[in-house]
Amino acid sequence: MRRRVAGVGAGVEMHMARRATIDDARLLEKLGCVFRECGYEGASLAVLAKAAGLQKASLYHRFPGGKEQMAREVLAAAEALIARDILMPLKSKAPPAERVDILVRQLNGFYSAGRQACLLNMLSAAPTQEGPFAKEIKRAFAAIIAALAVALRDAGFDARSARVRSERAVMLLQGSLVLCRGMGTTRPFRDFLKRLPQELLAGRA
Amino acid sequence: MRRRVAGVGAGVEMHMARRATIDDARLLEKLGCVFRECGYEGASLAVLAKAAGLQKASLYHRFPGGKEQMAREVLAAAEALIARDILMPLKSKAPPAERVDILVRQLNGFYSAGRQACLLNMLSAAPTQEGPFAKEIKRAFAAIIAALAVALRDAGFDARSARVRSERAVMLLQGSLVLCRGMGTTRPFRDFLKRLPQELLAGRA
DNA sequence: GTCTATAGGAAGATAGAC
DNA sequence: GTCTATCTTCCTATAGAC
Repeated sequence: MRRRVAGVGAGVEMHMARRATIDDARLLEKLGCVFRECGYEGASLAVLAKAAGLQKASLYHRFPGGKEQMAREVLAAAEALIARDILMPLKSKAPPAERVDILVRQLNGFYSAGRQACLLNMLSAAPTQEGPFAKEIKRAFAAIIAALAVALRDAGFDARSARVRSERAVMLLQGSLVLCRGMGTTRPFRDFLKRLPQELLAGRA
Repeated sequence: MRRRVAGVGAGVEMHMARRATIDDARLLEKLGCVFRECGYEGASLAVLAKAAGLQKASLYHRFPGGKEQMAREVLAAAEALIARDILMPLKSKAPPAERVDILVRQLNGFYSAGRQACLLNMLSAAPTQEGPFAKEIKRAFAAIIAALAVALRDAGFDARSARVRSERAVMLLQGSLVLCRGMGTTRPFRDFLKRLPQELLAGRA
């Protein structure tokens, strides 16, 4: 449907690209929800289109590469969001305890208090199958672990302890989300968040 | 193809049910591998049939309920295996440290040293979608956590600590497997197993 | 940029011979 | 019990009007 802007001379907007009914950021967010809920195989074009409020053909117009491109861009957007809201605070100059508090808040929002699964888990394929996103997923995990380790080194841990602790924290995060899905409750994630500061910083030098 | 047994009178075996080319246990194991690798949606009948060494129609003969029945029976078999090889040892009369050692060995075999994902994770659906196996998965998680807690109570922990620790161990297990898939290495799982005895028993009363 | 309509193929599932 | 052949439905993807 063609839209007209009141007061604007007819014909002017016809030479401009028509406005999308949903902007890219919002679209990627809607698609991301589907991929996080259903995984890559489970996310059919029909479901994706319904979530976006668009027809399948409209999705193909905006993602000529089809479902794979959608997932790829969703993943890239998630990486950017993680970099800004999680990695950057972790590597800031603030006191480590404060960085961890920020981390807790950001994680809580990022995973909707345990109601949303992790994209990295849902888009992972078996190593033997070498999924289309293996490189991005590996990079994202490595970046999170590295940023956490930076904060822990700043908190006084040696390089090895910092790395072990940050890996363990990521395991607990992922495991808590798996448990939330499996048990049908957000409690494991909430408990994880409550204990995370202790888990990271207790016993520091 | 009809098989003849040398030395047996012709016609005798014709009245008996023809032998399956793959017995139920082996079949469920093959199908289980596919579900663990690909998840429920990703496990197509074509892939399942190829893994089983059968045609699709043969699978339907043995699982009239189709793919859902296959996954359900695979899950039930896994539950039985867990009960026998993991829960029972955890609830035995042996010293807690010894039970944990057995646990480590069994987990290592069960997950092929980190090469195989967890069926409970791969068959989980979002709580909002109420997947077909929600009840079984929840029950399996609860059973593992409860059995671990029994061993920890016997090790001297109070009920609450035992529960917290056992839940955390399951989170670490699941998280390590997620990380293995995501990073394309079995190291997180192997590290998890190495640290598991400490993780469970350190600081006991 | 979005839509309706449809092509082309893979998916789950069944029929019937052997 | 297993097979080949087939059915139907769903899925990914494209064509073309507006």
